[in-house]
Amino acid sequence: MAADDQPVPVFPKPVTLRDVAAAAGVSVATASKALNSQGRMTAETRERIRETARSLGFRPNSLAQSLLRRRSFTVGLLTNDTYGRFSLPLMSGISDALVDNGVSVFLCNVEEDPRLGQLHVEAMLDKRVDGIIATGKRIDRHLPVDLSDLRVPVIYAFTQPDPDAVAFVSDDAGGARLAVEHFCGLGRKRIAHVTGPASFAVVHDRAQAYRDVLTENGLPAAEPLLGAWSEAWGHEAVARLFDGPRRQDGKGERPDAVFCGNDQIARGVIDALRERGLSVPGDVGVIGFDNWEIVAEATRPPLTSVDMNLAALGREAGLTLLSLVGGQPAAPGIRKLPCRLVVRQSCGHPMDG
Amino acid sequence: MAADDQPVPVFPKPVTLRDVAAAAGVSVATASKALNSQGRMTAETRERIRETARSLGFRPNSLAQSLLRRRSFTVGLLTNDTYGRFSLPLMSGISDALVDNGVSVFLCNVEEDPRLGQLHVEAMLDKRVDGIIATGKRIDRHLPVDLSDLRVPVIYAFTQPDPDAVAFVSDDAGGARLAVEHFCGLGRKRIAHVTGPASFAVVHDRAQAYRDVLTENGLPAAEPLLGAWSEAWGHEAVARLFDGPRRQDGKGERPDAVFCGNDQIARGVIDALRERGLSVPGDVGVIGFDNWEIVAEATRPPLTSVDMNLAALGREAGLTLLSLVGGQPAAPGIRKLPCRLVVRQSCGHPMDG
DNA sequence: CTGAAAGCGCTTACAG
DNA sequence: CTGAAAGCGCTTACAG
Repeated sequence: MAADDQPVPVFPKPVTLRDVAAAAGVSVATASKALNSQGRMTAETRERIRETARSLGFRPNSLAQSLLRRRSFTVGLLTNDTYGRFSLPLMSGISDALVDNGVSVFLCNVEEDPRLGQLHVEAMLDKRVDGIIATGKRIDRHLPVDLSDLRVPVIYAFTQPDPDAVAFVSDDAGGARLAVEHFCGLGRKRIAHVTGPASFAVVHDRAQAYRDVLTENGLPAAEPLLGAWSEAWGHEAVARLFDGPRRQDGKGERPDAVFCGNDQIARGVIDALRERGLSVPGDVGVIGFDNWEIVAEATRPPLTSVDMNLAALGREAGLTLLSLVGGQPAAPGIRKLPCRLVVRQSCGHPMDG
Repeated sequence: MAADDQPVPVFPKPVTLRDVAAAAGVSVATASKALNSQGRMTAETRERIRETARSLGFRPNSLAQSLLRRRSFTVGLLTNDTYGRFSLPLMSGISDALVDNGVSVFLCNVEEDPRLGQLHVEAMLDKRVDGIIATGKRIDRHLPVDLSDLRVPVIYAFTQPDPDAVAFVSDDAGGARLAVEHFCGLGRKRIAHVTGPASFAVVHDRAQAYRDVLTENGLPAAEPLLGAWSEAWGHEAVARLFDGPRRQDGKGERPDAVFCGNDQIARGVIDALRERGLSVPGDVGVIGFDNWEIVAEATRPPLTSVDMNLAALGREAGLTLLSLVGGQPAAPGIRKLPCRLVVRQSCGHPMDG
């Protein structure tokens, strides 16, 4: 009993099918069939084998099974945004979809490093993943990896896809519509748009939707104010919008609503408005984007915000990958999934103007 | 050439060692040895085999290798905090450590669901992970899974460990010392502590360190103010500390420093102070905890904060797991890793008081 | 210096 | 109704 004297924990060898077969007094083949509900044998034999498997704590070695089946029930998840709040709900949705179907997920953070990306992709392929999902932190940037012509299906979610790939992204223009139409429905007339830098594609998509909705409603569209994705920019934008001299042509009136490109900008806008003695939502309604709960719920008042439904998007991506792995074809192209507006208290009730 | 007519992309079969051997005109065994620098053969043969492997794009099937080696170069990462900002740097550190050593990571979110946890652990074990790392969002709560008596080594990081396990956590008391000593060094005399709810172990650890440091410095320690981990609580705490009637015994003086239990509380404190016309750091110095950059950098002024070095902690955990997997024993117990103070502008320079 | 054999743990035709 | 054989893709003693 030397093993019992060891100071280090000793890890027991896993029990194999051979062990089960021996204990049950049958061949390995029969044992396998009994456990997999394959082949024909008396119900008693089958049950006896199962019982001994259970009592021995037998769990089949997935490695061996995968080798045979050419299917590892494993998927690779590539991201360049381990820290970000976008990839998190996304990845959570992806995992959910996959886990529910018994597949495990290799998480790989490739950052912005092509070599790291290459390394991870090769490792995943070597481990015979059934497929790969590429995610990112913005939909207009490519991951630093080449995922074309892989031996396995690939899906893109919230990142710039290869041509002819299947991809899922949020419908940012639709999300912007939701926000601006909400303001219109409430009777707001002078709706400003304060958003991020021009280098982001979504900035233009949303700005266009903003203009479209205002036009459709016969309202004047001011030029969107582009800046950083920060609270500080929210402050500065308010200074520009509210501190300038009043114009005389009637168009220079102060906004009664601000649609912000993200929740941090909105936070800055709300704080700056309060510092000027302007009431939200009384004087000015504010809507954010991203629905970053920890921010949206801490603003005073709590912030109405556009939610990109990232978890649902991830779930859809996961499910589609699975069907691809299963041999079902999927039409290539970019599918845009709808956003939703989460209404809190920063827009108030319909106005009687 | 029917395959070329298919509408669905056709995934080429991976090339096997057998293919390489055939192409090079040697046996599979020889091919294997050539590629693994094993056995003896002429340098030319070896190079020729390697060259044909390269030209065929051969990559060994890890599944087969793992089956043989009883080592999958794969590790399971358990968490109940996919959304949180604590597990992210942690996981990033863990991944880094592992990836650098060629091991891939299965990410499993078990949430608070014991059944989900059980499921994930079994799936990982079936896939023959070499080891498991359990992480969480607070160090005084157990994951909803039983990780004792597994067939593989287990490491705990930033979560409540099983007895006799090896675990890594942040040294919260040490972090609190850093903060309070920083205030003392700056000459602050009346240092308050506004923190989270009593249900968190770290609240008491840090509060005790706070008292200890003040005592060591001959300064009065006020009772720590316990509340929620929120901005709103920061506001309320400032109201309690600064709006009450002045006491006459000299002990009722307003604080000149506030050490906060997290960055959100600190944000609330700073905002509330500004609203009262009090200057930070002029009148009151403020230190936060967590060093959540997106918050710490957005406060006005930017917030000095205690960083738990979570990425480093994760890295340490990953490395230790690897050495455990490699057969090196590791002493069981909880290892506390030091925090560091990230100085920004919310404490100012030494006072001349 | 190179190859045939056995085996990792399992499954699946194929015999009996 | 059950078992022997072949094989998934690889590696490692062991012969020659």
